[in-house]
Amino acid sequence: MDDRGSSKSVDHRLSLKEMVPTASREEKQTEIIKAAIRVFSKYGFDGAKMEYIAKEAGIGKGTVYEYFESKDGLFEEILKFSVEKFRIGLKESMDKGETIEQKIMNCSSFTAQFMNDHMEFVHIAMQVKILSEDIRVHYMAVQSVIIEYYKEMVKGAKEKGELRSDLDVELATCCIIGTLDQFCKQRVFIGPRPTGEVDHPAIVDVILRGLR
Amino acid sequence: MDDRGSSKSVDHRLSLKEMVPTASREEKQTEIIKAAIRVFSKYGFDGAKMEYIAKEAGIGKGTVYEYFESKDGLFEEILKFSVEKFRIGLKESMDKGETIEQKIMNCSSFTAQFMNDHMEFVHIAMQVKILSEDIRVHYMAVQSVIIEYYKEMVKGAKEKGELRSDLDVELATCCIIGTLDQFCKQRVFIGPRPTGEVDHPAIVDVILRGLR
DNA sequence: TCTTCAAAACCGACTGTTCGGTCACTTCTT
DNA sequence: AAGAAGTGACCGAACAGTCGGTTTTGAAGA
Repeated sequence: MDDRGSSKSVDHRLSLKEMVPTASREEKQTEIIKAAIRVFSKYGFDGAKMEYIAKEAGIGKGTVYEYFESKDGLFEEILKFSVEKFRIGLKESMDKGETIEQKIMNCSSFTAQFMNDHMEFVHIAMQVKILSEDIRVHYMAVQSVIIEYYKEMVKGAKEKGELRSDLDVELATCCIIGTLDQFCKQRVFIGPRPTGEVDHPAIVDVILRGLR
Repeated sequence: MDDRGSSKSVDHRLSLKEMVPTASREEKQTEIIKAAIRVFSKYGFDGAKMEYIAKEAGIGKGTVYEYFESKDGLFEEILKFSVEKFRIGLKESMDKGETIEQKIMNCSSFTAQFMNDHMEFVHIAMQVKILSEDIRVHYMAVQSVIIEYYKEMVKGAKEKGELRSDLDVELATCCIIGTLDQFCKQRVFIGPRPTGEVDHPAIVDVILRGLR
């Protein structure tokens, strides 16, 4: 594999093979996580062999176990990693906007982008039965938090008079999340497309004005 | 595979058990399917051992193989079974209503009931990666058909003037399906409840009037 | 700068276990 | 009695996780 014939006199730290600047432990862990996300997404939880994950990360199988307890542990780590990334990104999207239109539009963009990148994994993650009680609780808690964000957003908009006062907050939340998710699903279903094409204002319009 | 070369005195063609799907045979098959749905729902595809399925159906493991080719085959059969049940039920729900309100409301009721009964299995079925190309194509085709039903419904309502004429049919469909699904998800998330509690008219109202 | 060397990182062949699927045998049905 | 239906012990492929051996690293000493 590596035919480093001229091993003499070369400063090893800068030489060929070491293209990556001596990955720190944390960097490597992240590297494995990213590789594992790709493999889990492609093969599903049970179909993803540790061997594949190792190969995808460009390391040996044993090495994966230097960084993660077990396959379950790795998966749980990834789940936390992804869910947290989504939560933070979504929160930012909401906070960035001024009006409710802007807020929902930002959510729409962010969700579309995230789903585009992680759809398969999201699907797999939804199979919560396979996970330990612990991680399931954590996962559901974050889900709750996200729903709560939306509820807060809707409540705020109601108070500002941007939304009608008789609106059921829970249902409104379902409508927003559901519409955004479903839109992403139908797009992924056809096959991922560049996010630029999406007409987010139109989506927001349907949500706000309704169908009638 | 077939050792018909022996040409013994017995006429095999009349003694093959697969030839006649007797009533009891079909009943038993359905029985196994129902048991398998419960087991798949509880353990996920890979977690569901054939042994469990057999036990759940009250038969021996070998007997399952009298009725189904393989685990994959059984799963595919179930998927077809369930998806078809959903498609037909949804179509009926739509056709039963007169106005668009009624139609959407029927869809809402039906979807809620179905999800309540089959949620876990639906989740598992969404992990389409694990399936053969064949069955995945079939599954996606039916999904498309369902989306098409909704589109037709929306188009019809637009023509009748029940929905605004500038409405994007695709987006409207996303909004309806997404909202209904999300609502079910959030309910399942909390834990299944009797379907009676659901305020379907309120859901329809949010979809039609929008949030503003 | 070069050498040394112990610890850390890495590796993949191996092990033990877990099921999907089979088949020789038993039980039921006609 | 004959054959159909049913059974579960058994087989082997697949794979998570281990472990003994190898390579890399970097600090200390020359």
